[in-house]
Amino acid sequence: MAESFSQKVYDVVRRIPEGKVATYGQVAALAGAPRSARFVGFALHSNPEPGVIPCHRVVFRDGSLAPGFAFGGPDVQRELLENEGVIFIPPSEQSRESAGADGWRVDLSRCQWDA
DNA sequence: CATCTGACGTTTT
DNA sequence: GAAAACGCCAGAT
Repeated sequence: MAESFSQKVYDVVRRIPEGKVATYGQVAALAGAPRSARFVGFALHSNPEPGVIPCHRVVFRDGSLAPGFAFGGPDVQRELLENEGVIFIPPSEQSRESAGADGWRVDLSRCQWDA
C-alpha cells in the first residue's frame, strides 16, 4: 500500500455520517490494521485537515472519549455530538465501566456507525 | 458459570 | 530508539 495507514484513517473517519460515531477499532479495521486501534487516534492527532476530520466522532469501544484530549473542551464535545443526533448517556445511568472525559458515554447500541 | 484484571499486539510520528 | 487518542485474548477470582 502506497498510502500510509494514517492517510486511510482520515478517509474512513471522513466517511462517518453525521449523527453517528465510530470506534477506534472499527476505523482501524476499515483502515486495514485491526490490531492498531491505538494509532488511529495517533493519526487523528496529526489531524492534517482540521475541520474536515471529525475526530470527535471517533470514540473508544466503551463509548467514551479520550481522556486528556479535547479539541476545545470536553463539555463542548459532548454537546457537539449530541447536537448531531448522537445519543449520550450520563454516568448516573451506568452501573460501572470506566469513564473517559466526564463519564458520559455514547450509546453505541444506537449510534455506532454501521459501516 | 460469570465477571474482572493483566499482558500483549500493532504502526506512526 | 522511544512513546503514544486502544483492542482483543487469556487467566484468575
